[in-house]
Amino acid sequence: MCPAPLHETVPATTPAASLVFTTVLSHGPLTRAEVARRTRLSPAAVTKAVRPLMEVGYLVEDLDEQARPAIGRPANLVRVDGGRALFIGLKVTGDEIIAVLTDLCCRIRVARHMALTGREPAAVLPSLLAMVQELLTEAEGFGVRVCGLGIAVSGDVDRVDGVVRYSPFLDWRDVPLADVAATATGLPVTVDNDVRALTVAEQWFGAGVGLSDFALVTVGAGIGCGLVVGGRVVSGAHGVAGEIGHLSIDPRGPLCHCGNQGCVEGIAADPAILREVRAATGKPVATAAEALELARGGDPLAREVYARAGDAIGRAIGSVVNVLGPERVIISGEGLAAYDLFAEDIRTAFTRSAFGTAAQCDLMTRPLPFEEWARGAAATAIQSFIGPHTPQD
Amino acid sequence: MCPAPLHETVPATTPAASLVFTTVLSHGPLTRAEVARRTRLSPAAVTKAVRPLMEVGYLVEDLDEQARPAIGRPANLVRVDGGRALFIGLKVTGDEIIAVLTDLCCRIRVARHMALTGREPAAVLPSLLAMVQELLTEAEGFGVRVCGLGIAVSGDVDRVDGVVRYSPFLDWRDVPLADVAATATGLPVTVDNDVRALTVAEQWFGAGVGLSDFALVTVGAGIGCGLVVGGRVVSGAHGVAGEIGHLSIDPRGPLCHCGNQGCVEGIAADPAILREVRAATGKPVATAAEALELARGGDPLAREVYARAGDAIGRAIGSVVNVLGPERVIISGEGLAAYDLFAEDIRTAFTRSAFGTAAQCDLMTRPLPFEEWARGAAATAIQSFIGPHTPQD
DNA sequence: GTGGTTCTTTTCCACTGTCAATGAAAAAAG
DNA sequence: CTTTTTTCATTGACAGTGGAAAAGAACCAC
Repeated sequence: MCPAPLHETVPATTPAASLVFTTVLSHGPLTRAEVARRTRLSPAAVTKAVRPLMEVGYLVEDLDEQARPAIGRPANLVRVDGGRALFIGLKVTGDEIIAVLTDLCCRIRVARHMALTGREPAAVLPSLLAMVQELLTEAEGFGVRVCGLGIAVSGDVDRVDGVVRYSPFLDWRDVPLADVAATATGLPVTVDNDVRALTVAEQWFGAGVGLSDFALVTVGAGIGCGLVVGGRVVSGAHGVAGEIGHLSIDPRGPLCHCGNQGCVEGIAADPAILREVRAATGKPVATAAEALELARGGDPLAREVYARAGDAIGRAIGSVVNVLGPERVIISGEGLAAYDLFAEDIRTAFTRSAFGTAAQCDLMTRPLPFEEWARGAAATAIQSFIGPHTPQD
Repeated sequence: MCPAPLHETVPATTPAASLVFTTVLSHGPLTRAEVARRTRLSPAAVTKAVRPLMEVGYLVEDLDEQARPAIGRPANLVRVDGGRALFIGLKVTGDEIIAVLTDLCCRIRVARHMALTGREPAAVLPSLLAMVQELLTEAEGFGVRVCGLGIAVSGDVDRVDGVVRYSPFLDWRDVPLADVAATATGLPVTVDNDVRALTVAEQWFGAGVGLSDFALVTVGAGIGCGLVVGGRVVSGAHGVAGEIGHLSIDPRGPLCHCGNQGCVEGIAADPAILREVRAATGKPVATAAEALELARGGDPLAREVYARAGDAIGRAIGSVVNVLGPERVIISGEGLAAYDLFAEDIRTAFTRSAFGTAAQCDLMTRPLPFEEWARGAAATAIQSFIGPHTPQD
């Protein structure tokens, strides 16, 4: 087993190489001919792109297994050798830091959690860097170099400069996270909004593979949405997009802290559900889990609250679908724990509000544990490692 | 003066040439150096791209005027010579066909209207082709070749195949409009959704110039929306996007023909306003103009209807802005005739519903006569004439 | 004038991806 | 059992593209 080279070369320097690598990464083992068809490159170009990638070990040929067409010469399968590069992904929440060490295929090798004592940068940054050090040490055991670090933070994040512009949840303003982490660790660092990071992971490795237009809706403490339009993750003109938590779906709905009435988040996010369950039942429900238990137990008033939440989510999804016409909407987040309570309401509201062709949109759920968010951060690091040439539409 | 060549060469065959041409077209006279900076091409590449375009006459140098930097050599301005190619744009409505003959700069040279007797393809297509013939004859007077034909139709349009999948307004299904028009006229034909076509025109020549993310909201008989995300017009996975007319903004609102309640179109489109004004005032108002007159006259009940419409539009815009975070929203359409009646309500509702950074979005109006829609169709033709390499973000 | 600055062009040149031809490996056909 | 057909993969020649560097052009300031 050869040791990792001191300076990892970036796998893909040319557009074609980047495109080929991305395609193989997302669509599993592929024959060169298949890659050529998918990328619309010539077979010759694929051969030439694959060779250097195989020489550095990022791509390998599956010698034992072959793809046999009905007739004609059998094809050799090419796949990414995940073990040849490692990445670290971090997700910062208000309570803890979740960190994962992944390989080049974005498979999680190690996962760590660390509780936070404070939310201010002075409290979080040292923990964050300690976490990275811990995983770097862990990585030594694999004998493979860590090639990138991705950090996911909720809020308004400038991913180009790697600056957290404003995170309401953490109460951070203009924290140059990428610079801090890069100088402390020496790694290439990407910083992105957490939902966008998760969206990238889904686009490349999850339920968004092969789709040019889809949305990822996260339900939990807040309600968020990541968007992929024309094969590209949407960031908006000012770095913020997918704020469906504050879509107002009822002009006479409850007042939201944002000042508007009837926001989805004010009806269907965990705190709102808790508040409403308490108000409806009069019972001293303290946590989302307790509210859930009450509703599962059959309390009709509590169930009604969940039904309203489902209706709100379904209507919000309907709005996104009417505006963008995506091929699929993936529903995820901790709120999915209560999915059985409002699945029907979501679907009903969605079907009612989706207009015309938009109703062809595929609605699916995908329970993603918190580690997946950190994996999303790693995915952004992998993305910048590979290069920008993603397959378009 | 040299006559137009028999076979117009496509101006831009290489990516760089296409990019340079598009940049000069959108951003008016520019120096080569400025083009290089904007496109991030090398100055050498710009020179090489410009030369052949000047040889065929699509680009010219403004010899009389020069751009003088504070110090250093004065720069020569390059601009598009609109007169060297003509395009035809058609917009098909339920009542009439609007046709324009434009030059390469998409300036309207001739405009024509033709009333329609029926809406079915058998009635519309002959009129449409006659219209094209008329403009082709007209074009002969300019001594310049017509290089493309763009057709804009409302509804679900597959612009790649040039097929009208389903137009509710015309009650067309799967009409292969591009093929029909191409074989009849011998011109390269583009067919697109009307709002998207208008959006292209705004992106290249209107209020969207230089913006990577903006929305165009049209208010009138229906309520539509064209979207540009990351510099590209959004089409959605199934060819339909921007259906904000059926965003449901009030679960207890009036029933819409789509089956849902509280759709924007069921509150703020012309027919809805007419219906509501009649219902509120009890007066036999027959047309949108009459309703407008009544409200302008000071009828408080009628004004209230317009205020509600403005609120609905503002909320819909707020939804789009929260989802996509555009830099600007352009409001247009015949409905703008009543703008003074609901301008304030639109802005209030928008400001209330736009969350966080999204509120930085610039809200503006732009009265665009019906010819502009036909001009949009011409813009799609120009776009396909130039080639696909548009400046991205 | 001379030097500095900016615009523009020219002359290489590295590089990319396509083309067309070739070889390889299997199934189908005779 | 050979030949043909089909598909996959590779090779080498090649045409185009766009970049780097240098030179030229045109102007200002001194």
